[in-house]
Amino acid sequence: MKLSTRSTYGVRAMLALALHQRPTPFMVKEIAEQYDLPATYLEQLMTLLRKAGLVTAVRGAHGGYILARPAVEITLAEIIEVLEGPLRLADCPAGAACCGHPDTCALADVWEDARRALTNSFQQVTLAQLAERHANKQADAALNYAI
Amino acid sequence: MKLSTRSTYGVRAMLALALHQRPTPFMVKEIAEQYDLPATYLEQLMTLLRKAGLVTAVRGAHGGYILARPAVEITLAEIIEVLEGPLRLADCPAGAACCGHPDTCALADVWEDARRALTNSFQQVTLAQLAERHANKQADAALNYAI
DNA sequence: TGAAAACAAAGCGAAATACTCGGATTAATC
DNA sequence: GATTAATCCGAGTATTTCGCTTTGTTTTCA
Repeated sequence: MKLSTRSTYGVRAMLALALHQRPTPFMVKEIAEQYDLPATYLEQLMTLLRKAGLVTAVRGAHGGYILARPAVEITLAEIIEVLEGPLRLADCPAGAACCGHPDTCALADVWEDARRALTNSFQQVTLAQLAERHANKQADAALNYAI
Repeated sequence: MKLSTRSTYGVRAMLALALHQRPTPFMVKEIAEQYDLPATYLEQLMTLLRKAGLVTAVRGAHGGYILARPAVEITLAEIIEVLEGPLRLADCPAGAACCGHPDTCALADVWEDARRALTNSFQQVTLAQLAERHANKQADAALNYAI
């Protein structure tokens, strides 16, 4: 019951892109080094994110990736669903003897509620918010260090 | 990002116990048959639930399991945490270069929020509620069938 | 005493996860 | 144009986790 590394790597990489202020694309190798992620693996993930329309690739020399949309318009839910698949927590065994009939299965509602709660939690966080929080925390840390 | 079968089997078995009205213990083999679960595997899970204090075992012939507490006092969150482990969705790589320092990691908050949302969702459902919903749905289904 | 149940620990095959590798494509630069 | 630097793509692989079985022990009722 953990998110796979795909999701967490992906989110971190997307955060990296959001924090990367320059207009030039950010290349996988750089992201991987700065955020300590396996480069070739991250490459795969970036391709998935591109196919999902979350990032845009710039091919060839001096290429890399940029966010396909403003960071304000990208939620963690999107990123995670692309890399993790739908967040269904359990499939009620349709036709199996879970409780005779799918429509009498009280559990289906429970799993659905949980899915909604989880999805909602991730939908409320945009990349922009995350980047801001990150910046704030870093500033705080620097301040404490100075004292 | 699914719950393991352990959790779902466990929840179903616990629901079985809640629905099992007779005062005699309900044995694993019966539960397994009625709810179509692998018997020997379920045996393991029941042992875990017992160690966690959710069920009481009656050993020897004519033994089996009964709920250790009234169904109204057992939440799905308890059952799931026993069988699934804590619902932490990701561990922020402490010390690793996630974002320099753990305390500057904005992501930790996100994962923690998600965990809370999920846990809360499961905490709100007791076995008693589940049993009631189940009974209602069954009654509805029977009614529709009669019509 | 024998049968029936929970208990315990180990083992095991299949599937998923987390990668790596080799080469093909694309594009900027010399 | 050649070179180089990047993404793209498909296949391959090692490791872990999952789901379940097996074997045997202990407990208790009849």
